[in-house]
Amino acid sequence: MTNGESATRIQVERRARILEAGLDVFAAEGFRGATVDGIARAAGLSKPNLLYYFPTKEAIYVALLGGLLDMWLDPLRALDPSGDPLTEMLAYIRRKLLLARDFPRESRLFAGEILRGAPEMGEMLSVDLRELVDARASVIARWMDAGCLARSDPHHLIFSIWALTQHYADFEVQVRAVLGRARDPWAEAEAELERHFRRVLKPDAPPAPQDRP
Amino acid sequence: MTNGESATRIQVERRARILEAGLDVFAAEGFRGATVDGIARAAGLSKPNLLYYFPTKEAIYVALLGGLLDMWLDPLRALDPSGDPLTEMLAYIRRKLLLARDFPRESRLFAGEILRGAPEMGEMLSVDLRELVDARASVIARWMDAGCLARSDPHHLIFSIWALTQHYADFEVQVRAVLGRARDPWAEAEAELERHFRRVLKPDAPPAPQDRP
DNA sequence: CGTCACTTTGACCAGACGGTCAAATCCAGA
DNA sequence: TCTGGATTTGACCGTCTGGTCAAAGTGACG
Repeated sequence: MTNGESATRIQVERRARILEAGLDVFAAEGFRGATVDGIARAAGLSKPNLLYYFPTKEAIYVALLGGLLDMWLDPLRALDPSGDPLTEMLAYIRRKLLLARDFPRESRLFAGEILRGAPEMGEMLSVDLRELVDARASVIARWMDAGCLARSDPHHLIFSIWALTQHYADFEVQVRAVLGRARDPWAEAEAELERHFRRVLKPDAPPAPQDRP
Repeated sequence: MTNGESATRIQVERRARILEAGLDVFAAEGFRGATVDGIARAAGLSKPNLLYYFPTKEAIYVALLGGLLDMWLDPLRALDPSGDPLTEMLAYIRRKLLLARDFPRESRLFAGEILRGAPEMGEMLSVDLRELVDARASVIARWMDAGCLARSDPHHLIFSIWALTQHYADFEVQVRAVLGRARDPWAEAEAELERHFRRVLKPDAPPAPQDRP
């Protein structure tokens, strides 16, 4: 198997294992708190061996972040401008919540990066993220203009969706501490968020002024 | 000035300076990222001198957290069970948002601690925090029963308030990246949050069935 | 002025950490 | 079986970090 230009089967497998381990450790300890030794141990490799696949600790971190933003924005990207507005929005909210539920490590890694001021992500945020959000915000604005959704600022509406969904992943300890052991945060969140956003999104005055003769 | 039992004027002043500096550094770099030297420099002291006032780095951190939770819960504590429900809730939301706006370092410090699983705060969360939230949640539940507020789960309603208000402080870089430089996140947030929660809180059916003869 | 508790500091230490390197091991293909 | 690149590793290095310590400085009060 002469290596034409890129990865050996082992390289592919090892890199994946390292990223998986890195996600675990970075999400739990943060960038500064994570140690190369710790990641290597979690990946079942020796430290020098890990450094054979990624030159630095930072390289692992940025590799993770790179793949992350895409995944994180997928639900928003999937918002269909030609669908039914309320259905589309509620589906987006649900997708986002399930993403946070099923990938809490990714959510926390992302949150940690932003909390620290996004030193490794600044560019992505103000370019890729902003473009996508602006595009979707204008779709939402159109829906509001058409009277299909209650009027509000689309950007802040999106923020509210992010804030609420990620809260359950990023602040899970707090949520659990408050709710106690008997309750199921995620199941409740799913129901409550739908109720919450139905209220927020439902247009208040039905846009039919002349059907009461 | 023989020291009867507690602090010298210098001790008071130095401890305060150290906590202030610690807040700065911990909020920006996280617990692991912060260095004793860094905090000492920010406080204008030498490292051993700082360690003369606080025995360890952790001691500074927990001292900060201790004072923090109280401050952080004040707006919720101030919720008046005998006030007008909608007014009280909107006032609470506004207080919480202004707190996040005026004390973003505190907000981020808190967020970082929770993100990491609240290793130094577990107790406080599941005791003090939980008690207060349970108490206020039952007040809110009573308001809902009386038809003064739309029905929903009070705990999750509180979560939604926390999530939305703190989002603007903790994820400020992201918010700014998306909104661009021309817009003022905090001013907009104030207006949007009021609109948002008016919708969420306003009871849907006015509880007066017999005043249309 | 002398005392004594309070305060400050330079020098130092042990451990942890990110990263390097040369040597060893593995393994697919000839 | 031999070969050469891919892979793995133990030993090592310089730096950083949390924390210690003995000694020096400071100032209020007798």
